[in-house]
Order: sequence, then C-alpha cells, then structure tokens
Amino acid sequence: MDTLTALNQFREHIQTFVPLTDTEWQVIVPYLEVSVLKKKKNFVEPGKVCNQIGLVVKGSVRFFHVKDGEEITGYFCFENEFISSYKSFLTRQPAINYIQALEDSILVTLNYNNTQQLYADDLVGHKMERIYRLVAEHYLICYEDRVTSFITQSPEERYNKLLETGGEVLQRIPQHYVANFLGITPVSLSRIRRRIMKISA
Amino acid sequence: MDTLTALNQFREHIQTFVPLTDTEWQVIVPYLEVSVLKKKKNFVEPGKVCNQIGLVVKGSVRFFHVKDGEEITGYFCFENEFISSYKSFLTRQPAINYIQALEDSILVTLNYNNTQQLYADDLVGHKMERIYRLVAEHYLICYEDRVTSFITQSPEERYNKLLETGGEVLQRIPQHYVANFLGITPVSLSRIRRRIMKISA
DNA sequence: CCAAATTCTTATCTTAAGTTAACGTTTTGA
DNA sequence: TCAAAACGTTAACTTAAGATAAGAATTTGG
Repeated sequence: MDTLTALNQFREHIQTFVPLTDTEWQVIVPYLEVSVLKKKKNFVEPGKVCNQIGLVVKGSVRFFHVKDGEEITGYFCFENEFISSYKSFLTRQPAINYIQALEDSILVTLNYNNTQQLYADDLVGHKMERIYRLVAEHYLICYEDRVTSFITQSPEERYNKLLETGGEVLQRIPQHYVANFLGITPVSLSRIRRRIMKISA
Repeated sequence: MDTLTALNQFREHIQTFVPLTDTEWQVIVPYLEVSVLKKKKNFVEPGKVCNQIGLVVKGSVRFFHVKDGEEITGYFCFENEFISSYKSFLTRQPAINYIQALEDSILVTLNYNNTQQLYADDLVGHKMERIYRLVAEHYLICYEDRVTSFITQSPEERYNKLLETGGEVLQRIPQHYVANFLGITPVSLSRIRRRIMKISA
C-alpha cells in the first residue's frame, strides 16, 4: 500500500462521521504521517510518552501491559480503528503499556504538536475538535461497555458475548490474548470453551 | 443553592480547562438548565433515552445496573463531575442503567438538542466542541484506568488502590456499593477488609 | 421514638478460577 | 528444513470468590 492510498483511506474513514471538503483536506494532509509498523514492533512502550494517535489502515495491533513478567492484553485494533495510549497522549505522562503490531501494519498518524496546531487552525480547527470529540466519544462508549461487562457478567458470559459479536477478534487473535482480554487465564478460557462445546454438542 | 450560584459553579468548573469570555458565556447560559434531583430519584432509567449531560454542582449520584433483580453499581460521581449515560446520550438508544441521586443533589444540565445547537453556533461552536472533547477524553482516561485495573489487578489490589486514592468514595458510599464497583460481592469485600486489618494490626 | 429496613460481618458450603506442569500440535525463524 | 518456540488442551491441586443464611449494629422513616 502506498502513501497516497493510506492517506485516502484515512480521509474516507473520517468522512464516515464528519464530511470534509477538498480545501479542508488539503489543510490537514501536511500534518499527517504514514508509517509502517512491522509485526512485533512497538507503537507505544512503557516509560515513553505516547506522542501519536494513529489510524490502522492495514494490519492489526495489540495493546498490553507487562506485570510480573507476564503480558496482559487489554484490547486489539484492526483496520479503521484509532490507536493511542490516550492517557499518555493526553496528559503527556509516560505510558505504562505497549501497543504492538500483531501483523505487518500501516498507520496514518497525527502527532501531539500537529494535533494542537490543527485544533488552533482557523479553517479546520472546529472540525478537528469535532472529529476527535467523536473519536473520544466512540472509545468512551467502547470502554463503558467493557466496564459494564466486567461488573455485570461472568467470564463465561463475556466469552459468549464475544462469540456473538466479536468474530474478527476470535479469528485473527491467538486464544491466550483473548483470555486476558476477557480478564481470565488461557487455561480458564480453555475450560470455558470445553464447557460450551459439550453443551452445543 | 440558587440557580445563579449553580450556573456560576458550572462556569467556574468549565473554566478550569477552557477559558470563557463573558460574551461566550452569555451565549451558552440560555441553553443550560438547573435541576434538583432528590435522593433516590433517577436521572437516567433503563428503557428511556438519556437526553442530558449533567454536571453535579452539589450532592452525589450513583450509576448502576439491575441484573436478576440485583443492583450492580458501576461508579459514583460527586461535585464537579459530569454525568450521563453516554452511550444512550450519544447514540440516542435507550439506556440500560440507572443514574440515581445518593443525596439531594443539584445538577446543571444540557440536553441533546441544545448541545447540537451549541456545536453549530458560530460564536461558541468551536469552543463547545473543545469542551466536550476534553470531557470525553477525561472520562476515556478514567475508563482506561478502570479497565486496566480489571485485567491487571486482583480484587484485593483494586481495593488497596482505592484506599490510597479514592478517599471520598470510601467515606461517602455504602460498602456494598463499593464492592460491586470493584467487581466483587459485598461478602468478598468484607473478607478482603478483614485480611487487610489483620496485616496492618 | 420505635419498628422496619439496611448494612456489615461472619460462617458454611459450593463453585469456579488460578497455578503448575505435562503433552501433542502448530508455527516460526535461523 | 529442522530445531526451538509458541500454542492449546488437559489434569491435579490450591486458592479465592460466589451463594446463602444468620445475627448484630446502625440507619431510616413514619
């Protein structure tokens, strides 16, 4: 995928929720960067400030923590999803997590300074605020659902829900990542899967 | 507390993260409403679309779900915090939760239509987008932390962290609400408390 | 002011998840 | 291509949490 295709895909994605004129797009483009993130390479690392918000235009990434030497997966992102260690990006504090490519991936990124400049721009500032308001609101809803599932559902219920709705995650992601995404161990997920198989068999 | 005091407190709070000129404030004020929410009264109910974002200027509220006849508490909000069932507010779908006053409370609210009108206003639209972008980002960070705690910490670790940082919640809130905020049962929290007492004794 | 409801703790029992380890299979990369 | 690493399942054991119930202390509302 070339740079132009990546940028166009970024524009297309933005336009699914905020229309952009060609004039506005021409203002925004110079602030964007296209970058390749090879499998296993980090977009964010603990101890470093996350300086970008990226849109995955190709590939997939995994967000995870390391605790007691163990990797604990928070979530995954696929094509047309924004990634960032938001807390770090927004507060300018060092991140406490990794964001790492699961496959060779292509990202369109906007760094912190450029973001602030675009917010301050007379022509596109209002629209950029809107875009990133909507992005934040979108992920706010995702997290709201996630927290709800943790307090109202058992691990088995969470897995069943994922079976219904999260097809992509389950097909593209190793099971032990899915397990700690669900808040459980791989062993435990394996047991849940067996239980479900027996019921449906 | 009278209406004027409530509105001024709203303005003061907004100005902690976005400055407002008097002119801008005069544009915004007519869209705001001040409302009293008596203890145990609902700000949001399942099945109804949440039509407001509110700022708690006095009192406190509790966000909870009802599952199998049981109330499961998601979180609490105190003075100078925004409340809404964001998913419902943003998507215009019926809410699936309650938001209920824990004490007699006063809220400054902005309803959905007024929010959209303010976003579209030439004078304050840009700033309103910014304000609600920052609000969404703030709560996004809160939820990010919350999810992180669920996947990386045990209930006991979560409670210890709450002891360190969440003084207000622990002083003003019945323990069984805190328990399901932590994702555990009241009985389980009681056991954790005993364990901690023994260690520190 | 007092009865009813709520809250918290404790105990018992049950159930589910964590831990560790072993084993076969698949994937990876040198 | 082939050895090493990663992955998923299973088993045995340990640990912690859920469910239920009872009882004491506190709070609430009429």
